[in-house]
Amino acid sequence: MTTASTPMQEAERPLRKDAARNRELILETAAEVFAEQGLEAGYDEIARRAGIGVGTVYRRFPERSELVQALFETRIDEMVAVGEEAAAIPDAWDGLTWFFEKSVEKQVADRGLKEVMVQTLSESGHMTVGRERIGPIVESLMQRAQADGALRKDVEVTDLGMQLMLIGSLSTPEQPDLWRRYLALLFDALRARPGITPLPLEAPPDEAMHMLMCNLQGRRT
Amino acid sequence: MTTASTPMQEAERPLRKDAARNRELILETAAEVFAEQGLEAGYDEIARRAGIGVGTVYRRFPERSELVQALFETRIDEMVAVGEEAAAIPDAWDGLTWFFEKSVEKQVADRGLKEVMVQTLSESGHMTVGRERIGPIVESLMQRAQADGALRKDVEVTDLGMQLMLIGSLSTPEQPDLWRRYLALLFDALRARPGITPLPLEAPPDEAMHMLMCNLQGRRT
DNA sequence: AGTGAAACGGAAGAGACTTTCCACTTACTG
DNA sequence: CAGTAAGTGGAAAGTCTCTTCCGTTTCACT
Repeated sequence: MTTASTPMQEAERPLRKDAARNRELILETAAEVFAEQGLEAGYDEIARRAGIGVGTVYRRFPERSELVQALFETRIDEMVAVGEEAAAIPDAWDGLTWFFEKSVEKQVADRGLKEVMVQTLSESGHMTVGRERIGPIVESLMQRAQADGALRKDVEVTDLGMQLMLIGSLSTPEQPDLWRRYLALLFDALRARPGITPLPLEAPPDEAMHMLMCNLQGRRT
Repeated sequence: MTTASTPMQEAERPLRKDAARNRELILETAAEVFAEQGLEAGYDEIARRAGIGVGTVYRRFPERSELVQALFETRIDEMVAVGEEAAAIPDAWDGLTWFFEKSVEKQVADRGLKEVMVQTLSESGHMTVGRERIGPIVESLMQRAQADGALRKDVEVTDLGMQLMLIGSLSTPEQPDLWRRYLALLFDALRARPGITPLPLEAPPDEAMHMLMCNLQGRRT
């Protein structure tokens, strides 16, 4: 099985119609199954529900991480759109906080999305796309708010990246909006104000993000 | 295999010498293996390294969660001791923040501890011991700081419990102390000050804790 | 010291996920 | 349209973790 479905290979040689159709079907079905059962759901269930052979699923996405990555990429466009809307909000602090709220809302509403993002961001080789497309947007939102004197100057993109991922975990079926409480707490912390003590240490480099996500999941790296 | 090793059964009928010795050996070895490989490390490796039969490991701890719980209980005493030291610090805010720092220090220094705690706190039936023994200590530390006017009045024990678990994830091998940055950010948020906007929503009840931990791990509940 | 029960080791068996395989089907190209 | 290559389904095989089992050993009690 060497026909891993990667964007590069697709650029080189397009899939046959039936193969492309099956790939799409796998992704749609996986999104559904993962949302119900989590990312550890078996390929058997995806195959059965999609009405194709399990060998086909494995052939198209030999590693689970590849399937997750492909799903991740379908989600990036959504996040980028949220970022662009946030940038259009006149007040910089409101734009930044709105971006945070909308991002977490999407995570919480779509359990599949949440896990896909966490899993993808822990694979060091896979987070490049996310970082290149979403990183600049967050950077821009932050700089705008810092220039306005609303956001403390000692926080950076990577500082906020982690918080964004963590906050989405802070809700339960009984209190689906609980994360808003902790987001408000985070906003209190991020708000610039006179006499604030600068944060210790440097913000982590971009490349540290995947290590942090591994820690979050308690995985070995 | 019905001889699960639980504290209740041990109170009823003590283990034979050899069995008790093996149980201790399993726990010591598991702590070591888990710290190296994570909680998903195989029983085979624990058995091999301990020099006993894999059937014995499974017999003593039929479910992995039981092994994790037993390890958790060896750790509670340490956390309680930290809490008691914190309570002895004259300044209430210093005592509370010191407790946080020491707790996270222990988590970060012992990878096994971190995962054991996260795993245990996600099993709803297993967190009773932790909550009963550590909850009152944190409660006391918080009330002292709130009475002093140092800690904002709208946060509760469960609010801080989650944060405590999350912060330990925020470090990498390259930046082992990175969590201190985010702890400082959290302290800024927790610090009482005039004109602060109260946090929205109610703090989660005790029982929500395990749901939150499941979310953190991206697991189905 | 004798006895019965607890506990043992580790191989065989069971279960579940992943990989391989091959006759057959579909699509593409000249 | 024919030939060839891509792609298929799903069973068989492989792999790994967990469970069962039984002859043997160890322990505790009388």
